[in-house]
Amino acid sequence: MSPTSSSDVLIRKLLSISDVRQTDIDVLKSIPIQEKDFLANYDLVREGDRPVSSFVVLDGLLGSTKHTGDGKRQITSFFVAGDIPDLHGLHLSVMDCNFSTLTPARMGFIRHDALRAICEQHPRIATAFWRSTLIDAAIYREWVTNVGRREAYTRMAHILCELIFRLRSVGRIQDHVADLPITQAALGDALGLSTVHVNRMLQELRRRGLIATTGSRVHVLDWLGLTHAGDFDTTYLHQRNPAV
Amino acid sequence: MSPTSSSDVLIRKLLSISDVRQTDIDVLKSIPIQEKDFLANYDLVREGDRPVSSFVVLDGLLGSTKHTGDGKRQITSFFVAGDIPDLHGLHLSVMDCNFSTLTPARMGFIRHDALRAICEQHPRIATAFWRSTLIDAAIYREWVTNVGRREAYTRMAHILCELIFRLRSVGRIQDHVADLPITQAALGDALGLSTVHVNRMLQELRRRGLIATTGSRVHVLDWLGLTHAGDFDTTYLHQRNPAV
DNA sequence: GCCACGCATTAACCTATGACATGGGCTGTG
DNA sequence: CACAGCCCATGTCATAGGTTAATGCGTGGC
Repeated sequence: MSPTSSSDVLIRKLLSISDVRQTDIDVLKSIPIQEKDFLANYDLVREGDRPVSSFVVLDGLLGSTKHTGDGKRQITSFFVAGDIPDLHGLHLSVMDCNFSTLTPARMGFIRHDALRAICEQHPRIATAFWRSTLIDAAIYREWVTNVGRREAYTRMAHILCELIFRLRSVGRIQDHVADLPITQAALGDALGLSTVHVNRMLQELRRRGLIATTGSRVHVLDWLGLTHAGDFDTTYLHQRNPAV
Repeated sequence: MSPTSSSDVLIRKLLSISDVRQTDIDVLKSIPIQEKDFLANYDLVREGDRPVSSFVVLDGLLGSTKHTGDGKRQITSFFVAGDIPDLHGLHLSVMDCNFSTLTPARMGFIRHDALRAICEQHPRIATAFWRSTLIDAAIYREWVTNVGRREAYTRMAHILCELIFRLRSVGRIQDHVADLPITQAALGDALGLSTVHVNRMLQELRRRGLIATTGSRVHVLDWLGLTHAGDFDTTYLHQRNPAV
């Protein structure tokens, strides 16, 4: 269906963060992956679940979310094509967060027993997976900082930088234009802001000529300006082979 | 010096989160650990460093911290006795955060090459370490939620619950009293609040009879009330063997 | 072609929290 | 003892961001 197979998406991701060799790639290609499509706003996994498989994002945008006692939602991280959001489920039996689609999305499911078997026999792949979960953690750290200590405007710019950088590094951006059918409410849940204030901040970014939007397309007019506005430094993303 | 050796602190921690066996314990006991004391407010590791060893907290309180471009500090997580804060350094060569003592503290340093060798030869220990980093990530997720979507009062109560729960699970609490010589400024940096507001919220907690403080000692008067006030649920800490 | 619905936008108003300034109480030190 | 350095406490004022509600707009269903 898609021009690249689901293993290719996964392999491309692991290559971009880790040193996997040809033999590992062959192993990865042999993993059985079951593809499935979802609408936006669907909970793939819920807090308290004990899943028996993980999934790789093949297309679309996913969020790890949590809910407070009084029902407010916080998105704690985004996941784009190639990411394996709930890889931690492999070693943490009970889920402590939900994974919800933020846009229509396609996932590839991989059974935990298959993953465990591969990790046991191919330590380099195990390390690559471990490293993937460590990068997730680094992103969470950055988000704590973003939400805790940056002002709304900076926060908004920062999250856009992260999203765009990550989409670009998996080849999902053409000519500085990203297709991001994400609602302002979802952005608010990621930033700890109200939708109204998200709207205000987006307007400010447009007014200052950093971005333009047409429908769900976000056009970055001034990448350098956006990174400055967002206090954005890519270190925390731990991209190893950005050329891939 | 201390009644327990530095390996014991580490082993106790791994037992509390994972299934390590006697043979693993023997291996862990043989790891060379170099102990060292630090004053409060000392940076053990800085953003950009490429450390060659990790460390286990033997005593005191540590924080993983980040700084925004305009110099504000965010503490993204606490670490108590038994925790290995920068274990991720094993697979992420460049540090994306600092690790600073928040109280006087004692650390035990373990060289990365020693850790790597052990992980290769003892997959169950490797899994335990991986699991430890996954729990750190779960805590980061909770903190994003705490800072992003909870009000100052709830946030304050939540962080106290977490700290006290974690201290208790490593036996550092007697009779509901915790010795926490942490400044209100540091609490503010953890909560994304000003010190003034931290002070207000602590007073509110005292006024409502949930806690009492004498000097650096925090006395929990009403644990259940505090967990309710803090919207606190222990799931995200993934404690496996709480009895240990 | 009309309606319903979800989403973006705007405006008016309100409040939780920040900023700043001050005083007071420890603790270590010369 | 006097002094300096911290840290906690308190009051006042300022504001970033929340809340609510109304409007409009595009899209898909019928």
